[in-house]
Amino acid sequence: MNISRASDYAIRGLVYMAKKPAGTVCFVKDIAKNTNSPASFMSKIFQTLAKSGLVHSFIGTKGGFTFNARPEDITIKMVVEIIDGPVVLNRCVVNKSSCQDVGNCDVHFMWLDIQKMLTKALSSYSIADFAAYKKGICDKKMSD
Amino acid sequence: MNISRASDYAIRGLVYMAKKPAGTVCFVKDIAKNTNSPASFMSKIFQTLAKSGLVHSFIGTKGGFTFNARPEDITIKMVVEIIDGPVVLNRCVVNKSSCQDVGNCDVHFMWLDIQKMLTKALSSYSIADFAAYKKGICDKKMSD
DNA sequence: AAAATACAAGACAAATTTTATCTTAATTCG
DNA sequence: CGAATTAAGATAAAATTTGTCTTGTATTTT
Repeated sequence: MNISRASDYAIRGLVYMAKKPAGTVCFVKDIAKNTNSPASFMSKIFQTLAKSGLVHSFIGTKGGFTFNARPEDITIKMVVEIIDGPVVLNRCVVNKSSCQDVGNCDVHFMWLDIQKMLTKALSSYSIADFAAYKKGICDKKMSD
Repeated sequence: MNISRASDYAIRGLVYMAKKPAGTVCFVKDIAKNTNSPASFMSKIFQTLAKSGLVHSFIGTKGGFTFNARPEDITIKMVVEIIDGPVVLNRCVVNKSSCQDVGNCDVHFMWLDIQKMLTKALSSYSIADFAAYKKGICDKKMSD
């Protein structure tokens, strides 16, 4: 019951980028170094992020990655789902009606409900929030 | 980002038990058959549940498992944590203050907050809820 | 007492997923 | 051209999950 290391790296990488002036082109090498992650792995991860359209990649000597969306529009849920795949708490709850025997399955609707709460939580924070946050400085109201 | 098959089996097994009259002693063999799970695996799972004190085990000819707590007092979070271990969304959020560099870490407090919402969701349902639920019959108000 | 039944415990193993690494391209800049 | 950087995909090591199997222990029945 956790996000993968890859998602953690992805978020840390995006947060690192979000702290730079908008439009800054970042090298994977730098992103990796500043997030304590293996460069080759981070490279793979950013490839996936680029393919999803979240960031833009530039090949070549002055290449690198930039945001393709505003950091405040990129939710944690989006990143996690791009890297780890859809958030599905239990195999019987792929989406609203994919359980083999919905209506007969004891646990389907409960998991669906719990899953909704989780995705809501994951959607409540953006990369910008993560980038801006320092204890006591963040204006975001944390849940009680 | 999901619970393990083992936790799914555990919950289904407990829900099966919860539908029987209180105090009924159940065999792993029956529990497994009625939840479409491998008996030997379910046996392992119930061993763990017994060790945790959630259920009571009896050895011998008339042996089996009974609840050691009321199904309405057993939350989904309890079961998941017994089987899968503590719910920790990200490695830097083991508990309130275990991140290596809290205060310096960009993501610690955000994940802590998201994790709180998840554990709250997991605590909002009990085995009794799962056992009682049928679409439209459950009196539990689902989240919107 | 012996036999049958059911859980306990732990070793073992197969399958899957995660976490990478490496190599070979393709592209861009100077 | 040559250096720098990402793209893509094959490969592989490590960890986790998902089981199985065997042996032992306790209980009940005969």
